Formats: sequence, structure tokens, C-alpha cells
Amino acid sequence: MAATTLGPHLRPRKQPRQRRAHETRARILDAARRVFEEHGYAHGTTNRIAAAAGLSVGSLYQYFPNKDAILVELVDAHIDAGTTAVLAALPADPEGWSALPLAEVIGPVVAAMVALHADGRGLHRVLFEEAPRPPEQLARLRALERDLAALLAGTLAAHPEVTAPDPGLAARLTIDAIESLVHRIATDATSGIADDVLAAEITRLVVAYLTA
Amino acid sequence: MAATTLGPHLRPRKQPRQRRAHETRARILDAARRVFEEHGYAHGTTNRIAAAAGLSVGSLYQYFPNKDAILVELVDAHIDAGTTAVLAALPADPEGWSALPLAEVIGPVVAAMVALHADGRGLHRVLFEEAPRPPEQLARLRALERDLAALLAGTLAAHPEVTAPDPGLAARLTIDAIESLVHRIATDATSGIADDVLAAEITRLVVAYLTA
DNA sequence: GTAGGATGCGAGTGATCCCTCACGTTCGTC
DNA sequence: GACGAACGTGAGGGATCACTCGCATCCTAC
Repeated sequence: MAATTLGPHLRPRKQPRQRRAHETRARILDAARRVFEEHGYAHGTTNRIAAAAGLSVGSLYQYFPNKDAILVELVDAHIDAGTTAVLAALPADPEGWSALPLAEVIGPVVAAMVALHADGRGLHRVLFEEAPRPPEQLARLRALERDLAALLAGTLAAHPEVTAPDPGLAARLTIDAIESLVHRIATDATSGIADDVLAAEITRLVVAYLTA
Repeated sequence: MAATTLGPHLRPRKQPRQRRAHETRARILDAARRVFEEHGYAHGTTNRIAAAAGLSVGSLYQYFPNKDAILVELVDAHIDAGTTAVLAALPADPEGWSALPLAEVIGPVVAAMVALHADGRGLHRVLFEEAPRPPEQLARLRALERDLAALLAGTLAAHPEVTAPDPGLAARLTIDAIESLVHRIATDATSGIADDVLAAEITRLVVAYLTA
């Protein structure tokens, strides 16, 4: 769960030494979340973030070398939360996956993903679509998805319910379908679809696809 | 297929009277596509667009009142192309949909969507994710999706193969799944999945979901 | 209590970008 | 060929924004 390896231009200026400083750092990240959600990336200015944190810009730049470093930290936190949530939702023993009905493997993962996006709906759009992300972070995301796809492909190949002829392709589409549907619908506040209904329906979709 | 109804701040300054002017307008839109694709929205400056079109900024602003008006026109064109492609891919007679195997209704639509995104991969990301879209245009997109979902829901309810208990929800998820999977994978140049394979697999996914 | 480092401040700098405007060039018409 | 309208030009105004720097204030160790 290591964070993105940062170039020097994205590393914090100095390490906080006093408790006050740690709190200030947290206040900045919190404020950034609110400001980005409300104003979007372009209009989420560092001055606005500092003001929302009850600070001056100068202080903000003591903790983050530039605006994008704040963004990278928010995205990294979200990726970590997602990874943790998915791993926690999976059965502990990978060998046991084949013994469980497919819906009981997929269902909790989808539910975890939906829950992860239930709050801060607008923020996710900003972090993952609107804002430019540094190549290093994109690479990290890609690697994570690749690992997850490989893990899933192995599981699918071994699972008796699965009929998909190409487990690799099926794994890729499964992950993309879950991610993009969750992002698209759970992120849309006007969808009018309850989170649990959405999770159940996405699970139905994926299981149907894999066992067709 | 009317374009987005534009506020006065998005309407063109004047109508082209000479053929040269029409060509200039087209050159600007063409250049904008290339520039947005290469530089993204924020760095796709009007000066760069004008230069890429072999013009000066002043001329650009004779045809478009501001930068966003160019973007609106590009997005509108893409929406229109998508609507046309989907309608053309559907069987002419809506009554006949129930008589056809579901895969033969869904398949051509998916193939049309994939083809629509095969070129200008990066551009779609800029137009539909990165760039801020005016509310009027968002409303138009939503309305289109709502109409399409209603149309599809009716078809699903009448189709003998379909087992989904809630056709409205199923229609919504079907459309979102197709759109978001196409956007995510067809748009990703590094995916390594051939367009026809992708279309076939998305079709499999949707049909499996609807007939599970 | 006091020295020195850590933290906080905010007006200002330089850069970028959208858009305008005063003027030159080309086209269509008679 | 000459006149007016359509079209094209590009330097620069005005605004915004990321980021800096010189200084004030607070904290901690001795």
C-alpha cells in the first residue's frame, strides 16, 4: 500500500515536527477535498484551499510544494482506501473462492466499491476525470488494476460456475464494468437509484456475464 | 438532432457569407480537435488553436464568441454522430425488435458505439471528462439518455428472451454499461483489445445480463 | 526565561491566458 | 477598376493564478 513514488517536485517541503503542524496538514487536505468538490479542479485554487483551511497560502506551501501534490495525495488516499476495501471484502482464503457461489464472491466486492463512492460524489469526478494526473500515479493505478485482473483471472479459471472462454478478457471486462458503472451511477447524485439496489444489480450483471 | 440551444455568450458572432469563411470555420474546428487531443482542455489555448488552423486569434473570435463555444460545437457534433450511428444500427421497424434474437439487436448498436470511439481516442476524454460542459448541454445529454432508456425499456419489456424483472432499471444499466465500457476501453490506446473483440464481448455481457 | 527552530502570514511577482480593437487584405458587384 | 463589405491580423489589456519571501508569532528544550 505504498504511496506513489514522488518526484522531488511533488514531495512535501519539510516534515511536520509539532502536533500543530500535523493538524494543519490534515486541515489542508480536508479543505482541498471540499474546495475541489465545490469548485472543480481549475477553480479550486490554492488560495481558496488555504482560506477554507483557515490558513494563508504561505502556510499551505510549507506542506505541499505545489497544487498537484495536494491532488496526488487525495488520489493516493482514495486508491488505498479502495484497495483496502476490496481486499477486506474478499474471502480471506483465496482457495475458498471456488467453493463459494460466484455471487457471494462478487457481491461484497461490488457493495464495498459502491459504499466507497457514496460520499463525496462530486469529488471523485474531479480527482479521477477532470484533474490531470501525473504519469507515475497513472502507472500505479494501471499496475494495481493489472494485478487485480490477474488475480481475478486465476479465480475465474478455477471456478466451476464460470463459463467465459477467455478468463483474462473476462476479468478485465469484469473489473472495468464494476469500476465504471460504480463511478458513473454512484457518483451521479440525481440517479435516484438506492446504493443497495445498485450494488445488487451490478452484481447480477457481472455474475450473469461470467456464467452465461 | 437540434444542437444545444445556446445562450448569447455561446452563439457565433456572425454568419459566414463567403465560401472562404466556411472553410475557415471548418479549419478552426479541425484544429481544435487536434489541439485538445494533444494538449488537453486547459492547455488547449485559443492561440494554439488559431495557430494550428493557420490563423490569428482575432479571426478565431470572429467565428466563436469564446473558447467554450468551440468545445460545445465539438461535443454537439459527437453527440449527433452517436445518435445517428445508434439509430442507424437499430432495425428499422421497432416492432421487429421482439422478433429478432436479442444479440442481433444489441450487437450492431455496440459495434457502432465502438467504431465511433475508435479514432480520436484522447479527444473523447477531453471533451467528456476533462472539460467543463455548460448545463444546457448536460441537460441535452441527459434527455437523450432518458429517451433512449425509455425506448429500450419498452423493447425489453416486450422481448421474449428478456428475464430482467425491472426493465426500467435494466435499460438504464444496459445503456450505462455500454457507454462506460466503450468509453473506458475503446478510449484506452494501450488496452491491446481489438475493436471487434471488444464489441463482441460487451454484447455478450449485456445479453447475458438481460437474459440471465 | 530565553534562544532558536518551527510554524504562520499575506502582499506581491511573474507567467499565462482569454479576448479586444484598430487596422490591413481579399472578395463580390456594378 | 473602384467601392463597400467580408475576412484576417497580432500586439496588448485586463484578469487570474501558482507560488515566493521577508517577517511575525509560537513552541520547546535547556
